[in-house]
Amino acid sequence: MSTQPSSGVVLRRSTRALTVATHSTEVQPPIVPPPPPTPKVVSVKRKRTVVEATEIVEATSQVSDAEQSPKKKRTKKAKAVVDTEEFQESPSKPKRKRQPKPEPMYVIPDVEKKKTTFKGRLGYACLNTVLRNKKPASETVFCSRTCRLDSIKKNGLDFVKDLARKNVEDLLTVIQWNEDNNIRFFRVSSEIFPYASHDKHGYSLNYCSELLAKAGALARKYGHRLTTHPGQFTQLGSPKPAVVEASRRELAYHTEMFELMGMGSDSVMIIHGGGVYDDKEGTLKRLKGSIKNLSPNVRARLVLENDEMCYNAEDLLPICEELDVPLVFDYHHDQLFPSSIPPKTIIERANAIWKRRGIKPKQHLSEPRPGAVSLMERRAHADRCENLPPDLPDDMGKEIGAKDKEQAVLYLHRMYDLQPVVHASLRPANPNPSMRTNGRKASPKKPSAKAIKKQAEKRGLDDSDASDLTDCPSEDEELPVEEEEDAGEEA
DNA sequence: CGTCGTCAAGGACGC
DNA sequence: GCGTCCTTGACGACG
Repeated sequence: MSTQPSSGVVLRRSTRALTVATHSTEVQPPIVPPPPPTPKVVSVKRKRTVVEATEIVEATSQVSDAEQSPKKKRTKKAKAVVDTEEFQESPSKPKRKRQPKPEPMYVIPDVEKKKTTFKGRLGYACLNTVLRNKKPASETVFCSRTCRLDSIKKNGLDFVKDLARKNVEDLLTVIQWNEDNNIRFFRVSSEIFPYASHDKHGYSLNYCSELLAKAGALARKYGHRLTTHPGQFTQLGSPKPAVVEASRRELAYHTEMFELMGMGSDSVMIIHGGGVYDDKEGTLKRLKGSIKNLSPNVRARLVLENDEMCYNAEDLLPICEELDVPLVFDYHHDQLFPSSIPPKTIIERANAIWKRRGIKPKQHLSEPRPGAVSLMERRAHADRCENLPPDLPDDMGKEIGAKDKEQAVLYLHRMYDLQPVVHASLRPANPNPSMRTNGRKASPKKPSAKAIKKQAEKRGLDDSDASDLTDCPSEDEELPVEEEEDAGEEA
């Protein structure tokens, strides 16, 4: 288990992952994109032909493209083309077809102008939709590549470490994009180093120290603030020691990342209070104990945030004040699960802690989708935010939680005239956002794969049918469970 | 390239 | 107790 024998053979499965991974590693270091206000960020890594550099740029040129450019595409595609259209198979033939596909012309409506006294910075979380959606797929830029445990078992630990390296390489691109677009506050995905805190497949980030240092240097050069938000599995108040230990590892890995990046004390890690376990007081005590037990460098970056289900700001403030742990105030969560204390007071008390600690304050802002009624619906983030709250201190960092990510920030920048925006970076809002919280939910489906799996496990253990089950000796769990990750997410 | 079921980890809630 | 949801995203098998 630990250290899977990384079989020498790299099974190439999933062409997709593969391409990504490979590109990443063997291509020359992408790194720092071009100059400043370049809207089109033509990307960096490209290894095959040159061709598309142009197409990305504008929609207009397309027309004659086909005939005039003999050079055409990458082998793979060319081949595909040939396959499908055999009839015109002439050797000398400069194959046409494969139109690069026009970059859509975006129509960006004007925004309503609003006023604010806010002078702080707005940021977003984890994912940049412009970079993520670059086409072709080999051009995409994002920092949350991951894989399945099976892939680690098959391909070895280096497989996942390479994915993470690519994530960090892309982080450089994202930071540069943010700078070019006047966004200087960003939450790094908690999945940037997948499985780094896993008990069996965890790994140190040292192998990546050079690249991390480079990313950190770039962020500091531009004065960007980077934060992170470990996921919902981080449960410092759990009565189960193993869960608390896993949470501690998770926090330690995020701390290690920021340290290798050379980030200062403003680079904090935000977590929620976690579950209640039918005993809020007792849990808060455990939470407090766990925080006290954290190593000083981890604790130095720890920050709590009110959530919408279990611990509101009022629940957390006493702990925060006693232990000097800053509180990120989330407006949306506070609406769903209000404190008896008014927001204004909460914010004042929270700001006092931030100030005492010498860390720039931070808040989360998001809005429920328009028309949301049920609690579930109201929990989901709207695509964008329409309003900034009043009376914000100038040094406040506001992370905007919205489906449209950086677009939501640019939208606010425009409405409130907070920062100049690069027009080419703008994308139109979805005219009719759906209410469903997310994709597949009501699928009729069969019994549920997990239920089946669970049963199977159970059965396996009982029968002790030797068929397979090589491992899983003891640690079964009380309540398996699974579900997703957060991709960093959260409010 | 698109579609779709599933995915490390906890836990709350509806039924 | 089981199924479903979690601020949402990505993998990876398959067509």
